[in-house]
Amino acid sequence: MKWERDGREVKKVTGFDVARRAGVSQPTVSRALRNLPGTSPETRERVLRAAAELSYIASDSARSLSTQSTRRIAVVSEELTNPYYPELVEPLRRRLAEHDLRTVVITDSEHRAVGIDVLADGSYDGVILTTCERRSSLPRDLTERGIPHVLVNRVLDVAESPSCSVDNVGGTAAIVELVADLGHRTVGAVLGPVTTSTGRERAEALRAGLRARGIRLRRDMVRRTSFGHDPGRNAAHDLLRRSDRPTAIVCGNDVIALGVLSAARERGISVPEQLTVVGFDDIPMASWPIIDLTTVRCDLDALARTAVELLHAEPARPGLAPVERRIPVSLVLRRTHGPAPA
Amino acid sequence: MKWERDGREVKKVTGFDVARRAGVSQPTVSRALRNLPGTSPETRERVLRAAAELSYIASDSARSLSTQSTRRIAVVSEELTNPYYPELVEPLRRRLAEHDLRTVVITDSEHRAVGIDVLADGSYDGVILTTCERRSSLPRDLTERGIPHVLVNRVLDVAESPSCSVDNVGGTAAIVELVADLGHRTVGAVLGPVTTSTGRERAEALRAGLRARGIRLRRDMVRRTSFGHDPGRNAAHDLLRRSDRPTAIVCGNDVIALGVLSAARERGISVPEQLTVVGFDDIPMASWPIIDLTTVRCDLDALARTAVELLHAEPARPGLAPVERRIPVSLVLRRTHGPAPA
DNA sequence: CGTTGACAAGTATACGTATGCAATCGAGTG
DNA sequence: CACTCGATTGCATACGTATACTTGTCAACG
Repeated sequence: MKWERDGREVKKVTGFDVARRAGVSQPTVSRALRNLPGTSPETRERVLRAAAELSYIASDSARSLSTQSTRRIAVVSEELTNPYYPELVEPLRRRLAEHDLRTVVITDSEHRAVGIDVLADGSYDGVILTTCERRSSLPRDLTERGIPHVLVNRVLDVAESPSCSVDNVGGTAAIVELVADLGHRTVGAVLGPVTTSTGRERAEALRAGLRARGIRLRRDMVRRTSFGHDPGRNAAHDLLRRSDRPTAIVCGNDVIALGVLSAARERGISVPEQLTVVGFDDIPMASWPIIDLTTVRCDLDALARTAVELLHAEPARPGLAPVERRIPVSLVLRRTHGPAPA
Repeated sequence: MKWERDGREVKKVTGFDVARRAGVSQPTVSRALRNLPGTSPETRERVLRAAAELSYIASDSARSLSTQSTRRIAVVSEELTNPYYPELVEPLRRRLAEHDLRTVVITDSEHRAVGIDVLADGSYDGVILTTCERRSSLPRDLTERGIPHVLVNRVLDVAESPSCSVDNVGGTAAIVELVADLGHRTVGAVLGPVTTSTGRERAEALRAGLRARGIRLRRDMVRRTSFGHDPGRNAAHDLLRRSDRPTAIVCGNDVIALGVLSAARERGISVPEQLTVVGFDDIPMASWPIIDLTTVRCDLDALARTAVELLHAEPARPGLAPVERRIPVSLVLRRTHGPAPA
């Protein structure tokens, strides 16, 4: 897949070409272009001009090979079509850029399995995992290879790597309080996958919270699905079909909640009069007037800042528990919640 | 940012380490691991075992430097938070994977300007541009450097590089027909930025189409905004505030349309009874029952397939017009359109 | 038994940049 | 004037993989 131009193949301009043109040596070019000391102003000037004339761009492979560092961080997100993740990528990119690190997004929604071989071939100085499952071996592999990494928004069953995630327990507690205070007694839930810490933590906090308020969360009122609109919608139909249908449905995240709203709409169940729906994440969409979803917000910029901070911190030591930060959340009251119907 | 383990820095395993362990030379390791001819089955076996025992992963920088190729394609998308783009990335990734090419997403929503230096430092064998503006110099720069690339979903003012995009003219024509047939005579529009080909093509096709049907598109009934919910919403408020407000609003894309729907909701204007709204792109959200947006669909997989095809095709020759493919579209009738109110 | 050839595996080197070290030059100093 | 020191620049080499070329081995064949 080499392209040609004017019939001849375009040859890459190297530091030697620049050196020849400027009448200096290649190392001098290297030093001049990076403003290292030990180059006279005139020489630097000549080099800069030659480099500009030749449109020289230093080979990243060669530099990486030589310096053993790439100044590049991989952000792994296997669910890029879930609006939450692009929203998370941007602040991460901004924060990384502040440290002069380039961001590269790696995704694979198909097999949901970006391999260690892709991440540990020396292409990246660090890895940020945003969609890691509870028992993923990726963090351990990265640790063994000495590659700096952080889990964002997810944690492992056996904490092994630094992580920062949202306060799922606190957020869910706020939801429970809201739902209980509104008088709901028949509560349903469409929660995220058991394989994810987000799905699991929110589920457990919900069960525990409701129990503490004397509300039973019946097993058959709970559905677990993947984090998507259609799965949420299907699950909600299951719950809303029944005669003793719930008056409130707590959702694993906002996208699921949107699916629940869709199901309610299809069944002619009005929200919030007949059904309360609460999400989690506060994706931008949730605040749109056509949606106006009551949900839990987390400051993604704080999450990103912490993640980048941890990436630079000391790595996990065998034996020592790794750093595990939690970002606080807050309930956002909009218009999908209301008092339980009589 | 080098991590340590057990107090000692982790040293990278190289092909020489594997060679020593297997009792062969480094080139033999290289050949064995890639199944090249010229290695006996027993030797290959020994090498594979040694490599596995050491968890060897070949350095990508070194390989790239040596082979002058990376098997990696950069997908540049400067508006990843616009749901259309993640949706486009996935089929691209899948198609590229079929050619044994790895996909890397480059984004920069902040300055909307991924530079040539990032793309032409030898890190990528090719570039797919999805958010290129009409006068961007990136395509020309890439051409001059002999880097294979394709514009997807966008074209340049002066076609310079291969591109494939959706049939904006045909799609808009279908919208015009629908709106006209429904009897709308006071038509408004919230269109995309003039700096994008999508924004411009759809705008021109709309003007021309309406004129052909004898419908005037008044200048003060048209707003141009960036492709986002809030801009769309603000613009729609402008249009809907007036006493002679439009009975139909044609939108630059779906996200803008959602903003228009939000504005209508806020003003208590019911859709589709009092207002018809039509989008463009058919993002997944558009088909959700809570939205149910009438819009124009494009087969993203076809778009992606064509893009990857063009990436492998002959590059643009100076003087010759580059390939410019169009993917057909189809109108999707949902529930945001209706007859013009009396 | 010598020759030839196929195959396996090692040797040498290219790829392009960064950097430790040596060399050169000029100025300042005793 | 010899000497020192600092500044500037070149030289040599490392980084890790791929590959052209060479060497060595063994079997087939005349």
